[in-house]
This record gives sequence, structure tokens and C-alpha cells, in this order.
Amino acid sequence: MPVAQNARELKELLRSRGVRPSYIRLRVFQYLLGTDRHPSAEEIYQGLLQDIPTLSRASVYNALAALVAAQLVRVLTIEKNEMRYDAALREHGHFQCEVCGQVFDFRVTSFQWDGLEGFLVKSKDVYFRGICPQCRKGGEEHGKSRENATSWGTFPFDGGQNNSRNEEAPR
Amino acid sequence: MPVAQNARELKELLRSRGVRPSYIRLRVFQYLLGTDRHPSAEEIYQGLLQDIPTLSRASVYNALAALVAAQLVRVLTIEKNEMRYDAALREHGHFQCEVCGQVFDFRVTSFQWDGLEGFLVKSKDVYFRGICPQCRKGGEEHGKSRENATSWGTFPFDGGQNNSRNEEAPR
DNA sequence: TTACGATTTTAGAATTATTCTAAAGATGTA
DNA sequence: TACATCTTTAGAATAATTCTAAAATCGTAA
Repeated sequence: MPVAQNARELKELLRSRGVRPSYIRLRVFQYLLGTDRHPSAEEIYQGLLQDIPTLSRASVYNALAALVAAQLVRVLTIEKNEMRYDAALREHGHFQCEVCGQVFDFRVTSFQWDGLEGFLVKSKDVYFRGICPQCRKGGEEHGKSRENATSWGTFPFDGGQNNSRNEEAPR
Repeated sequence: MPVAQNARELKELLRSRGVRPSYIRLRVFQYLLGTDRHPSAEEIYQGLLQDIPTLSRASVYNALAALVAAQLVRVLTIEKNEMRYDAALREHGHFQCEVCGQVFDFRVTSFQWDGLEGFLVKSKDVYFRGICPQCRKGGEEHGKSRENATSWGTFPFDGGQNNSRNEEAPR
């Protein structure tokens, strides 16, 4: 991950959102922009520590809080024990593999709901869980064993899969 | 919340899912069936403690783990710091008010996606965040103040609201 | 450039939800 | 009733996140 990813423009972007473009904030934002791994705060900390030996964990949390408040970064609560972060530049659903833990993006092509009359909806998250193609191939056993430990139940919204014409509406 | 909610049938339900219907498990399950508040483990613990003075937190966690593994209960990761639990008998989306913290159910009427070819999807969660009608009325100020602290960014899937004909597809 | 007030970073302690551990208790079966 | 197994319990352990107070940095005005 290169240090500079049009640092000048990023600075302006932060400033335009009312966030002072401190070095740490820029580096954290760059880190998120340069990966699709939806890292945890700890991963970001470890990743940047090599370049910034004085970095502290609190600084990473501070920087993330500032970026989240400015809506440049979005928090994923898909993981049970820790939060993950995503540069909020594209809209998408998130799939987490329960075997390897990886989080994958996917496209939500249509979405309708009912029963939130009078509510102000400010953000929407879609989290799927299951098994990714690699882990399906690499031994269903391994998958099964963790499946029991982390099963989340099924939630048959009954959308389709493997093609873009999914089902209409559940129940 | 009455102690008995056809205890006999619940016992059978647990047994049929391979879960031994211990007293604690039944009470935890009953507690979840008797509320729509999507309580945390701590809330369940406090709620049952009045009736079961010897109850320990670990027992609540153990019981929840057993019920979740049997797919009778579903875990919500909608909250940043703690998990919430939902008797998994109906399928629905979850809306959390960022002012009062309450979680509301709503109906997902249609849902389509793309880009998970080869993935095995085992569960789907939809989490919305925003402000509930009561908190909108009860002072936009109060809402605003917590809004900045817990803002999650917007995620314009661009579904509709206030009517059942929502938009088609984003971007 | 220098000085000053405000903001940010830092290290480590504090907090807190959850898990672990080992012992005691309960349950089912022979 | 006796034994093996599973469940419950209290408290310690774990780990992600937040808090705290001091040091460093930044932005601006003289």
C-alpha cells in the first residue's frame, strides 16, 4: 500500500467534510481506500505501525471516529466481537465467510420494505453469512466444524442467487 | 412475562431440535418469546434474576449459545458493543433508533442481489439505523446530539419508505 | 518567524461484554 | 440406587474499546 494516494486530494476531501487532515487520519483513510479486506482497528494499527512506529491504538480509534462522523468511513458490525471498517465510497452488501472470516462485497440490485412509516432512516446495512467458494472447495469438514460454533440461524428473505433475477417477496 | 408459555410445547420444540430442555434454557427462550425488545444477554440475565436468584451470567450465555446453535434464536450484531437476541420465529429487518437505542422490526418485501455466485448463503440480516417516530417528536436536539456521536454514515440503497412501492435498484 | 490557544497524539490504565475454568449440582439410564 | 454425562455456577481471564492526562502538533495572528 503506497503512502501517497493523491494525498493532496484526500486532504481536500477531508477538509471539505470538516475533518482536519492530520497525518494519522490521512494514513488511516488511505489504508482503508487501499484494501477491500474491511479491516478491524487492530489490523489497521498493525499495518500502519511499520511506517509509524510511534502510532498508538487510541490514535487509530480516534481517526476512525472522525472519519466515521464525517461519513467517509462506515462501520461494519458484521463480526461478533470486533468492528470492521470500510471506506464508504461505494454502496454494497457484505458477506462474511464463517470459515475463513473474510468479508466480501456484493451488489444489492433491489430492495423494498414496509413498516417504517414515520421513521427517519439514515443508514442501511445488509449482512449475509455463509461459506465462500474457496472454503467450500477446501473441505466441507472444516466449514461444518465452525458452522456449529458460529451458526446464526437462517433468515430466508428468499432472494435469489447465482443470477440477477431473484425472487420477488418473501412469505 | 408469565413463567409458562406452553412450557410443555416449548420443551418438545427444544427436544425436537436436539437441545435438552433444561430449566434455564426454557426460561431464556420464554423470555425471548415474550418480548419484542431484542434484549441483550445482560437484560435477559437481569430479567430472570428476580425469579431465579441463583442464576449466573454464564448460564444465560450458555443457554443462548445452545438456542442459537439450534436455530431457535438469532443473534443481532446491530449494536456496536453488545449482542442482542431475537427468537427466530419470524423473518424481518431490524431498525435501531440511534437516540433511544430501541430496535424495531420491519418487513422486507423484496430483495435482490448479485455477485455471490459460488457462495453458500446461510443467513441474511438487514439492519437500518436512524431515528424512531417518538424520538423525532421528542426533540430533534436530543437526536442530533447523539447522532454525531454514533453516526454510521448513509448507505443509500435507495429503497422507499412510507409506502410499499419502493424504488427498484440503486445506481 | 514567534507565540499562543486549540486540537491531536500518545501510553497506559480503565471499562465492559463475553469466554473460560473448575467445582458443584442435576439429569437420564441401567 | 449408582454412575456417567450434561448443566449450572462464581469468579477469574480475555480482549476490544474508551478514557485520561500529558506531550506534541497545528493554525493563526502579531
